[in-house]
Amino acid sequence: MRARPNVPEKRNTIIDVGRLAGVSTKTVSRVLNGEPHVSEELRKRVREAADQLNYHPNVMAQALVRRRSYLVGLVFENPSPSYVVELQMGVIDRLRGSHYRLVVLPIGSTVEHAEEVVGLARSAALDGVVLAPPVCDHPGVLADLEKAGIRFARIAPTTQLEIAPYTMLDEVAAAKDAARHLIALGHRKIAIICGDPSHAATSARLDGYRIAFAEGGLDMAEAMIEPGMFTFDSGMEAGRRILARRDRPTAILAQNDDMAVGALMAAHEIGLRLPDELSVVGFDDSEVSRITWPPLTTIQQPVFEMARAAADMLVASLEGAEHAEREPHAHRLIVRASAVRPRAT
Amino acid sequence: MRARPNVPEKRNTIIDVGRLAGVSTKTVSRVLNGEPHVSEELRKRVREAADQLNYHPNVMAQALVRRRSYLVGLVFENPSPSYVVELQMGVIDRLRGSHYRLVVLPIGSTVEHAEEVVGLARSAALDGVVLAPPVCDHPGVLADLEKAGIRFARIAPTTQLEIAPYTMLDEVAAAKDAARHLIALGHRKIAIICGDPSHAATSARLDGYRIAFAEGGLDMAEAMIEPGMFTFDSGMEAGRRILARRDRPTAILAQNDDMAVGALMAAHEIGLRLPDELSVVGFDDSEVSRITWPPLTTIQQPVFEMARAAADMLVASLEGAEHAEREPHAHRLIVRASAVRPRAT
DNA sequence: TTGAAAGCGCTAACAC
DNA sequence: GTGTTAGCGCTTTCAA
Repeated sequence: MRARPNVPEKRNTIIDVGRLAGVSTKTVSRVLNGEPHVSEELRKRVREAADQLNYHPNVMAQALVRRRSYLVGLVFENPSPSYVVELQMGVIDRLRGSHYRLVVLPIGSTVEHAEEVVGLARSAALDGVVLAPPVCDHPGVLADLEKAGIRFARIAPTTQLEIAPYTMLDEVAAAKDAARHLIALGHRKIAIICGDPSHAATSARLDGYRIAFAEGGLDMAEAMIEPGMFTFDSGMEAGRRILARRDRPTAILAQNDDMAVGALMAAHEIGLRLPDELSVVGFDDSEVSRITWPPLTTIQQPVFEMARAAADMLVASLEGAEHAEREPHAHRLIVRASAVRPRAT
Repeated sequence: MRARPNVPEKRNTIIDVGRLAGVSTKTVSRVLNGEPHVSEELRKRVREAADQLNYHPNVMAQALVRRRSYLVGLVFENPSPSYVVELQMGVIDRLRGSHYRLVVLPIGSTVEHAEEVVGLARSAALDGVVLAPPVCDHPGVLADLEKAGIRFARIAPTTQLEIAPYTMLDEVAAAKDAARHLIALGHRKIAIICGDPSHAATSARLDGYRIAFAEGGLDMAEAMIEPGMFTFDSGMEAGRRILARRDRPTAILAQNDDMAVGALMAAHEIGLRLPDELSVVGFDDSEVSRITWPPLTTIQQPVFEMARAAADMLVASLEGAEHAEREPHAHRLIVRASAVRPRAT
């Protein structure tokens, strides 16, 4: 194609509108920004002139003088597509109708390392960022953001809970509910698949399991805990290891849905009849949990709502408006078909 | 929290750098933008001064005077999270390292209707947009973008192929390959689950199936074609209808993976042994295709690569650089476990 | 090779 | 109520 640099045609400016309406630029500005102290008469003239000239304010000029870009970033590192999309949709839902736009900053794509987040936020002139787990707990990122004076709100952080607004989720209680469900069904031999050990959620969820096990008089043997990385593949491998044991457990607790689905796959591979021969409970209520066979019993995290709430806090903070410093969100056990009573032995 | 509007601390400007280095602002600008005609001596002094002051150019000021926002939008409407994330990652992969940032514009969230895309693009001061299917075929959107002088590149469009750069995918050939695979396995009674009838891909894929059926001497009976909407739920319902027929087909061709997985679910529900009693072939090679049971035989669309290529074309166009006007991308049949020879009857 | 001065399009002070 | 003026921080003539 012919090389033609991007030179948009001349757009009408506030001066053109002012000239057509026979008023000063400041008056135009006042009308367009809905400020008071303008007569109805002029208001109308300005509006008509703007319409007639198909006038649209130059956002860049506004940004320069207001010292705001109206750009908000979303920083995430999660490999699960449905989680990512939920996050984004939550933030966007809050932003729509406002002047703010969402810039996505996936760690590992846009930025190689979490440390670069701040540099990128500054060079992209972001007004603020929403941090999803686990970046929301990265001490270096938090310190740099503070130092650079970039506002942020966090989704379910677990550390430094005094520095910025955030949404809360009781991971321990949620994991406890997942484990309790299996125990209540009658399971006594339950294996666990852990998530990425560098994520705070991993140990929190393990704590929740531990409490439920203790309540139920079960022993949480080290040998029954398999490592994983929150990915489908890691879950499948952990599942294979678990199912290869001599005394196969009757149930598996996976720390997220992707790994739970991996465990299901491992069970299918060896021809187990599901859910009768193996119960599985996940965590996240992600998109995949509905579509696997059997459909996954799991814990619903209100990801959309938390993302929305975090965006709301961030915007309020940017606008200088009153806002909550922290906002609790409730989890919920979603019972589907993947967990049933153990077969009578 | 106390209401504190966003007033970032004073940042150093190009003037400060010039003062410290003892040169004019223009010289600083030249050095920082890598322009020629500056002595090494001054170059060095300016660089040091900039470092010392921790200077970062004000993107908004640059944007104003260059008449560029360095913001690129991605418009999509697809309900499948893995597809959406693939798209985004492809675009971001091209954008990283450049000045450009990605603003996400999901139709149905950011904008209610496709018609609003242009207004949003303008009010967000986007330099250009990448259009994913099916918006890339929306005549109103295309016309408005052209009129507004907003550059765009498209991913696998099917109409108005002369107006802007795009990546191509031969949907007909891809669908043909999917159908051929089932026929080669020996299937003679094959049901079809169609996608959203308003998407161009739906009829293109049906055409591909039809060609393969004709080649194989099979009759593509109207009665064997079930409507769907590209969603899991629609696929499951179509699957239920298909499996309830008196002469149950031995295989199902679904026009995307989400629907294929829905069909699998319908089969599981009635206790069919898979894949022996029912073969299923999807389309997309989306994330879910790997994790279902049985893993899905499907057609791989190079979504990431196409998104990347479209972003590349758009950026090249914005920069006035030479670029391809269209770029073909190859599909590929991914053989997994969901399609096997029909049971001997 | 370097710099002075004039904007980019808008809003904020401050007169009127 | 309304207009005048001076910037925001940068790039761009154009002259030196």
